[in-house]
Amino acid sequence: MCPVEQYDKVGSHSTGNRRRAPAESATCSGCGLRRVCLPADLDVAETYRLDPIIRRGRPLRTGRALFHAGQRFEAIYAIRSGSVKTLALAPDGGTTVCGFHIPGDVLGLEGIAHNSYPLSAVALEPTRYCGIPYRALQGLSVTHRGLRDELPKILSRALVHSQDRTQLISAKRARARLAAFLADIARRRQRSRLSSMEFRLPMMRVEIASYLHLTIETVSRTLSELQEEAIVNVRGRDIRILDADSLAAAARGSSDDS
Amino acid sequence: MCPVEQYDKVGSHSTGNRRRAPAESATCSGCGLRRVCLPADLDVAETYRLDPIIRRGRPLRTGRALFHAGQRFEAIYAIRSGSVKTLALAPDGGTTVCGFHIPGDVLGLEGIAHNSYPLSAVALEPTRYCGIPYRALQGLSVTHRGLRDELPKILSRALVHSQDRTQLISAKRARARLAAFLADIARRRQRSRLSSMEFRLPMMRVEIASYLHLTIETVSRTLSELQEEAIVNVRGRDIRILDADSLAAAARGSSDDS
DNA sequence: CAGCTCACTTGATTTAGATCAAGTCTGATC
DNA sequence: GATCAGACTTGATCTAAATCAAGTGAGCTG
Repeated sequence: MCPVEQYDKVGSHSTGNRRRAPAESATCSGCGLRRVCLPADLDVAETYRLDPIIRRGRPLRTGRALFHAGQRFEAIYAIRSGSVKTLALAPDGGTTVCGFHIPGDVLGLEGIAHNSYPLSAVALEPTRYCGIPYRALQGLSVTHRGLRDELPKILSRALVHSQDRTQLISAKRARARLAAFLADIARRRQRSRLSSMEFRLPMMRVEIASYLHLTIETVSRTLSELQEEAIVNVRGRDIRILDADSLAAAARGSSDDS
Repeated sequence: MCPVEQYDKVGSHSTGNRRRAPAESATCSGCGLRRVCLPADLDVAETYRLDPIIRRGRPLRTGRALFHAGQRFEAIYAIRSGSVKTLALAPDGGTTVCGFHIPGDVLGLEGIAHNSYPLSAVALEPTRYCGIPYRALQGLSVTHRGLRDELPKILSRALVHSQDRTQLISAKRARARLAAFLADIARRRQRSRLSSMEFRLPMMRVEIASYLHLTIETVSRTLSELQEEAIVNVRGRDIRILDADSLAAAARGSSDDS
């Protein structure tokens, strides 16, 4: 049985339209996520050079950390299956969810700046990942042009994504924030070849609330509202997008739902 | 007359404590911002290599763009004096202020990802800058280890800063957001050797409001509130920090103002 | 220097979301 | 399959900030 499919399952009320996750592989060159992950723009020869330095850890269990805030920076990480949240320590001692990461995403890039991770990364479900030691990656960059150009690109992409997230949170209305959140998940799942119209959220309401800077009650109520409007079908963590256009419209903040 | 000092002046009610901006220079190696700008961690020899590729444009007039969203990406920019805001086009056609940038800051890094700038950068006051053509920078990276390692660091720092900004906006109370905003400006000005306890804001209230996702009225009222509590002195755009500890406490969201 | 514009401030009212308070449902364990 | 804990939902108030509505004041132009 394919472990990815397991994490990707939806409730019994759901029908059809399911897509299989790309096959995993012990090598980048054979990995289905190759085109969205670290080696996105590398040619075959360079992808082969990447393989030997990659460390594929055993699956991370739910709640376990890929790395902790403050820990010494040594590697960046790519998600192969499952999902991860990143957490920042709030000034009052609590934690805030800074991001959710799915297969193909690269994590830990913030560590490059100060040689330690400013965030913690915690698995939301059993999660497979690749560790890429940073020193070794720098080493390969000396001789390999493609790799040298790739790292700034990955970082720049992460920067754009971080700014997009700020825009997402900046949406005044809770409705627009939730809609944008769901649309973003769908888009990223599609990019990573996971089912995008129907999926199971790996995170709890309280984590969504933290991420969107809302309360858990508002998240719950707003999801119910989007369901009443027949834009999505919500049943616990199982989401089905019924009307992608209206969802996009809601994300833009327009109250119009044609 | 030193042009930097001109932009840095404060109203006539202010006294003492003023600091001179570091001297500008036609070269990185002679630039007072060397340690906070692109060549932060480079040694002298490598900084000399950087000099010939840098393009120092004529001062940008208020309201003029360093680059426009959508424009083809060719260079990253460093601010030498003055200040710049970055703008994103909101889905509804309006613009949102994404950031304020002061001397020593590096801009345009988001362009690396997709070969075009996703944001516009507009001068808030007469602003001097350095343009660093990206191709040329990549070229230098081939042979210069320090430069090769520097770009990912700069990008990672920008990523951390972007995430910090998200945290800043995430503060629920307007009071905490404004306090954090002022504290952040003071900190960055200090880093760039500009007066940090007393300064003139280069941006309008409406731009602060956009950046912090508040209304202009709330910004105005909250600044008045911080003034009533004798934490800062506000007179139009002139700011004097009277009690840095209370400001930091307010930024943390604590209502305690000891 | 008068008049004008536009940034900014201040006040009154409204409202979206937070908070407080019960619930219900689901999935794990025995 | 019964029990239980914790995730989730829903309802009733409360409140911080948005909105609506006048102001004031500083800087420019003629």
